[in-house]
Amino acid sequence: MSTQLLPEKTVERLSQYRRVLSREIEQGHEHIFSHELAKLLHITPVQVRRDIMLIGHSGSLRKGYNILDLIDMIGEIIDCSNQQKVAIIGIGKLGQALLNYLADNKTNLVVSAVFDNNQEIIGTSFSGVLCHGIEHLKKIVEREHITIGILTVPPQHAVEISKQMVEAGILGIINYTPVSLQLRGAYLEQYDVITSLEKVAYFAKPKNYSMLLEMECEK
Amino acid sequence: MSTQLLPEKTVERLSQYRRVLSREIEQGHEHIFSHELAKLLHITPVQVRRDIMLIGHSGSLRKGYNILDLIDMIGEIIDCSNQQKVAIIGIGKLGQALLNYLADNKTNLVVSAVFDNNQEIIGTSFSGVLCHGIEHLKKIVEREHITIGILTVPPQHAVEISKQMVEAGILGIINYTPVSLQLRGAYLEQYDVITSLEKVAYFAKPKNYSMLLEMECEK
DNA sequence: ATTTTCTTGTTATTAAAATAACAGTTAATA
DNA sequence: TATTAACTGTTATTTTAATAACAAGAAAAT
Ligand SMILES: NC(=O)c1ccc[n+]([C@@H]2O[C@H](COP(=O)([O-])OP(=O)(O)OC[C@H]3O[C@@H](n4cnc5c(N)ncnc54)[C@H](O)[C@@H]3O)[C@@H](O)[C@H]2O)c1
Ligand SMILES: NC(=O)c1ccc[n+]([C@@H]2O[C@H](COP(=O)([O-])OP(=O)(O)OC[C@H]3O[C@@H](n4cnc5c(N)ncnc54)[C@H](O)[C@@H]3O)[C@@H](O)[C@H]2O)c1
Repeated sequence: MSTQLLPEKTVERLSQYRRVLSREIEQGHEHIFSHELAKLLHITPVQVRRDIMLIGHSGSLRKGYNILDLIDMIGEIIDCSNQQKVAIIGIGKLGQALLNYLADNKTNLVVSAVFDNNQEIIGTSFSGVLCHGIEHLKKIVEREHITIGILTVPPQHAVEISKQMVEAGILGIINYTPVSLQLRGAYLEQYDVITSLEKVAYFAKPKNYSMLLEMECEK
Repeated sequence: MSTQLLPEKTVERLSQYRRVLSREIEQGHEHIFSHELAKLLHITPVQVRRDIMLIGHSGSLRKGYNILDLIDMIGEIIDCSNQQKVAIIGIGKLGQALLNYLADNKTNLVVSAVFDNNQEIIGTSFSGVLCHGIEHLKKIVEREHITIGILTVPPQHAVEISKQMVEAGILGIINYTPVSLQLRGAYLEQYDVITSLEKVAYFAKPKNYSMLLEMECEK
């Protein structure tokens, strides 16, 4: 295992490599070339090889990469040996959709608790995961050794609840509320549909899109 | 209006500037300094000023930026004068959650149609938006001048439906299926929760997170 | 009036990411 | 056994994004 942090983008791609590699295994393939893996994700073979170099893995020269080995290696880097546990905080429309998706797609990250403050749903299960009252956050996060949190509460509660999450011992948070957070004590990732959509709107405008195409042609 | 494309990250931040600026207007503020705007998003004042410079807007030296002017300017850049229309394709759990969110938060991008292939829901409305059969995609996209599409169909249909979207005249697509797409003819943005979550898992690992903190201290 | 303070706008520098270039190696082929 | 073809692994270069540095101008203070 390396002593250096991997670039963000490399980590993102590793996650994608693993997903498509699992499918390759299911199809009975044992090895894969960098250009094959690249094609599956519409990126360049060089980028694949560089990423794999960065994680300190090697392929064999005429057979390519051993798929199972590579999956294991990525697993060690991203998920650790003992799989990390995830909680969803605020199990409304978005929280339920995400939970459902995560439950359907087996990953090494398992959602092992969800939290809400709505008395009517506390005690019930969503996709097989029990919903706890938000007041038990710390207790359960500690007991279950949950390290990752998905924040999907209404915006007005985002700041307060995110602090409680860190306080409870959560180490990484993905924030789906449209509220800009600043946390000390946990790694934070932010995502908002509207920002994404407006970015698409900008680059999809005919004038802008054609400029993009021109730039690609020049290369 | 500029003849040069803006950097991706700048466009993303413009979207966020606009959101928080709207809130400032509601609170009766007329002007804002770069350091105030920066604080609201937890970024640096320099980045704010640089972004605003790139869009060709100016503030006044002792009063800061006129908020309404800035909102208008960002609107022209991102949404164009005539607001762009959005369609959601595949109105299942995720599609509904997104639609609900977009309907609640008034933006210049308006969802004006949703599509599905499930007979039971075609003809019904979600958050006030009518669901059409997927076979009418092209007809309605053309008629309504829809330019942006949100793709939330099951993964196995992603490739085929995305082609139909481009064929129908959609110029920008945000793809929430975990399938890597390659399109010619439309700007494409990809987002997947699992990739995001695994990235968080990597950087939240105690050893990695402490390396991150160290790097920040050095600066 | 003159100085000081605070702010913007812009250029210069550094850092991160992607791409390109190419050396090196193995297996197949002649 | 030499030669070629087809890969990987690594370093160098370029591009993109973030940060720093600082000149210049308006208002406030003296
Ligand atoms: N970023 C995005 O892309 C995106 C997309 C859709 C929604 N959202 C945001 O995600 C959040 C959730 O959206 P939604 O549509 O699921 O809303 P929702 O109202 O359906 O769900 C919110 C849930 O949080 C619970 N809740 C409220 N206060 C709480 C508290 N203090 N502690 C714990 N739980 C609490 C509610 O009971 C509810 O179940 C909102 O902030 C919304 O703006 C973001
Ligand atoms: N990327 C992410 O972050 C993320 C998160 C959750 C789900 N997802 C993905 O988003 C997609 C939707 O997820 P979901 O949980 O809403 O699934 P879902 O099954 O609830 O919804 C899918 C919808 O698409 C409709 N559909 C099926 N085939 C269609 C076709 N050919 N044309 C039009 N509509 C069709 C279905 O009738 C259904 O309403 C899936 O691909 C899922 O993997 C992605």
